[in-house]
Amino acid sequence: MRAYAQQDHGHDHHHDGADGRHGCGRCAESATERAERLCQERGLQFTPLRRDVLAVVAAEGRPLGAYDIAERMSGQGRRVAAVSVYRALDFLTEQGLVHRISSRNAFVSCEHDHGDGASLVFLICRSCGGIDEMTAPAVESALDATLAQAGFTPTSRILEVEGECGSCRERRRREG
Amino acid sequence: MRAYAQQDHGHDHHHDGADGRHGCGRCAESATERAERLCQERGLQFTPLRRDVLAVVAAEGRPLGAYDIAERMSGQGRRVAAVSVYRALDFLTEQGLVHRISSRNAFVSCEHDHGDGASLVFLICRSCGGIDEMTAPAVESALDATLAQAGFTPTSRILEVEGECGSCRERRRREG
DNA sequence: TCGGGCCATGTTACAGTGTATCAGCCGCAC
DNA sequence: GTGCGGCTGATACACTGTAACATGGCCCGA
Repeated sequence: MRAYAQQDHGHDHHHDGADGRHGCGRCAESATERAERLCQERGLQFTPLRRDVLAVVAAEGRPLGAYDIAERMSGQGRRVAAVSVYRALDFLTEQGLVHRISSRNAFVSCEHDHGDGASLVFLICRSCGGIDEMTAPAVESALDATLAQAGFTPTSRILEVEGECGSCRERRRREG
Repeated sequence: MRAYAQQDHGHDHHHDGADGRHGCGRCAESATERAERLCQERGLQFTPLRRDVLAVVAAEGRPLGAYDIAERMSGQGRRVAAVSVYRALDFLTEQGLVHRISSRNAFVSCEHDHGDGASLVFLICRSCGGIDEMTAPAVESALDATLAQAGFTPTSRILEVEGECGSCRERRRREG
């Protein structure tokens, strides 16, 4: 996974070990840095809570539930309630820093600098649990044409595909 | 809504009153008849519970939650637990008689005789709560091409669009 | 400086969604 | 009859999400 991301995010690694995803400090770091800059530009507060939630999600590289996030952030005297996580996620989602995966009730960090209106396609691998997002202009225009013909005015689009990613397919083929 | 359904379901009516959807006996009837036939063909049991769940969903014409369905089926001495509804919905979903709307955690009856592999687009109106499903071959082929390029093997696709349907848009324009 | 408004967060409670598990029933094949 | 598998009932529980209220910090105008 991620090997086929249309827009790579700087360092070339794959999160597709047999164990699923691993925490990646570099992903988390670049994500928070980008978010910090973006919030500053927009005059919004990038609070520690929001930063930490984003860092956890970004480090994971696969969809995480709000309660999982809360759990990861808690410990060592700190207790983060799921409500707080939800609020932070609301904020991050509004700012396009995090995306919600409806089919999983989970969240992933957005690693693309796509425009506001862009509709994304999420590719979720059933085998490794990894996820990738990509823009697909051809799909988008075809969909827009279909909607226009139907007289429907869209405000948001959800496009999630489940299946098997290239890496897993390859591995399965090799291993039998 | 439904005015633009690509494949009509027999009688020409719209479920878009100002009050949202109404129960439609004819929708329910045709849906259960079709389901009965289909189950017979496939050698599956179309039990009373499954029939009733389908009838409730079909009569509604908009996404219904499992607990809503259970509530509607209960009363007058009969009590249907949500678990039973879920099981029936699992069955109906597997048979393609009902679709799950991920973004709403709700279910709608399928009124089309589309093939097994067809991927559907769901149009959900924020104003009237109505929903329509349509096949969109152009979208599908564009998506397939994109996935193939990414090396991703899809097993299921979710395509849900929120917005305003033609009827609501027209009404809003008229009423100011 | 004081007060008020706004925002972010904490806290509790609760509503809504979904699954695991066990038990009973029924039809059917052996 | 006996066993088996599929369907349903029932309870309990896990997971997901929101409402409501309280607190503390910050800025801003009086």
